[in-house]
Amino acid sequence: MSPPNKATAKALCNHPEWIGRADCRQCGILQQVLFSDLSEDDLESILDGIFEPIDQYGYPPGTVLYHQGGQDNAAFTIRDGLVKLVRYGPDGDERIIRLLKRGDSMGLERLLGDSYEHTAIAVRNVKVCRIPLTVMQRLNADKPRLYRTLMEHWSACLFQADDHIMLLLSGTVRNRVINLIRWLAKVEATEEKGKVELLSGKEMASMLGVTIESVSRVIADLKRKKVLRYLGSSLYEYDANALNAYATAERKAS
Amino acid sequence: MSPPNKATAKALCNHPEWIGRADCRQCGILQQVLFSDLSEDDLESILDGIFEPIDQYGYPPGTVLYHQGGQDNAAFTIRDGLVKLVRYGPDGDERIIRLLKRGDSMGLERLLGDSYEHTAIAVRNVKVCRIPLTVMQRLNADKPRLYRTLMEHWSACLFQADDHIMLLLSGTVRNRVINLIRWLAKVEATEEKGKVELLSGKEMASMLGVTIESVSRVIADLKRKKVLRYLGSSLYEYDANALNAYATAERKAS
DNA sequence: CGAGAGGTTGACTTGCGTCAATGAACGTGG
DNA sequence: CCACGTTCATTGACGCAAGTCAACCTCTCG
Repeated sequence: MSPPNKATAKALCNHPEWIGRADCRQCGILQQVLFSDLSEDDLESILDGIFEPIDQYGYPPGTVLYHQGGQDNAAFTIRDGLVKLVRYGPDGDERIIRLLKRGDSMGLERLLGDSYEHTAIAVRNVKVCRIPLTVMQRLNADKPRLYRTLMEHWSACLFQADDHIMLLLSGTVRNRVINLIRWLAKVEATEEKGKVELLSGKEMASMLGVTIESVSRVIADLKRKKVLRYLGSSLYEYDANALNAYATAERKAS
Repeated sequence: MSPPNKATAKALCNHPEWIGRADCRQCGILQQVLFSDLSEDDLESILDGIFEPIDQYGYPPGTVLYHQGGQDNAAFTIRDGLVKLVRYGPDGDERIIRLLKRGDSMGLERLLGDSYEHTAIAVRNVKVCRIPLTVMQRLNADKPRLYRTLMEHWSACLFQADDHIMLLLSGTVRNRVINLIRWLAKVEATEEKGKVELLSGKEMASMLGVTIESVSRVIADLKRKKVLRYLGSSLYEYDANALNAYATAERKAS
């Protein structure tokens, strides 16, 4: 439970790091997550009674949280970071279906089916709460009100899927990339406005359904046009106005 | 309530046609729809107590069932036909986000938000049950079990959205069209196997994110290769084996 | 009969995928 | 500390799939 030093952290790379027992009563993002609709008393009485604990974990980028078809008996809430849900095509090529951010849930399909629908992989350093299915089921049985929050999470996923189709899978590569950047800029609660941390080329390509090279060319072009400025370690400073302008104006002279 | 003659039907074009009060106890597709998890007694007692009725309606192709942003206080279950959920891009171009079939629900987002997320338009002749929100809410409050079915509907939508991304918005136009045809063939409970009723070119194009011309060329080619045979009024006979073969084999000599 | 909508086809253009070479960043082992 | 391999980003040359533009056809409906 004591924080590991740097050497230890390195050794743990690609292994889950247990952070601590979750204290849902003190949860900083409680408003956004699964139990937001329960009163403090409800929560108290339930959390005291359960036998499977809700634990927090941290994972470095690239860690697989669960596999498509896997049967771990848990759903997850993201406390921090970014997680990609992927599927694999016939050739084994990875396709990013959804990108989840702080406050989103994943693995809820285990409440209904007997395995996960996607493979979940950490994109950044990620902190999650692992919620055993038994807890979910128990809560659902005792406090039907919780279902409303669950529905809201389903609906949010669906909404993102729709946006994905409209914004990230339509039009020219240029527009897709720009829309993705805008999405990332919106999602990331970076300290300062005007900065985004982009994904790897491969990841962006696999989100947008285009090639790595095409993405790279667009980014290079945006840099040349001073819409983006590279700050190091995939962090960029961006000109929001120019970005929005490009997103709407389809054609643009060099 | 008596069936209208042809002239009347014509006059009703683009207007809802009331079919009758729904008798949920006798519903032929009960297993698939929203109330499938309730016992007969539950259903009985609830349906007797409600003051807003569940009505059935029929609509001809092209009818708008509800508008994006609209606030009608109802959700719908599709008893027969095909409904497209669309959104409009900045240029007013229509994009099909989802295609709903018999047993699917639409408008469930009204349980959570204050307006519809899409515009719903009948693609074929459609029969729906209109379920007032008050009924849904009342049922949810009385019979929390119903929530499970609701979750299953959300999850099914999400699943379709994911498939949409993987199968209909990835790869060559050729593959997209073929995957769409296979989806339609699977969904349509046509009397005889081996026949599909395709959508209009515009509709297929707007589902697949490609141009009408491209779709037309692929279909023409499939006809030339005897994979499809036109039977009239957008009904086709298809060679399932050839279709599956083409779907996997990416490149094909002429 | 004419008007309009939707489908088909051809010629042309182009955006983007493919292939390949090069360079930058990083980790590993000698 | 440097040499090396690996992975990822960048850039150019090339070709093709698909978009664009336009003509023409069919079918329906008034």
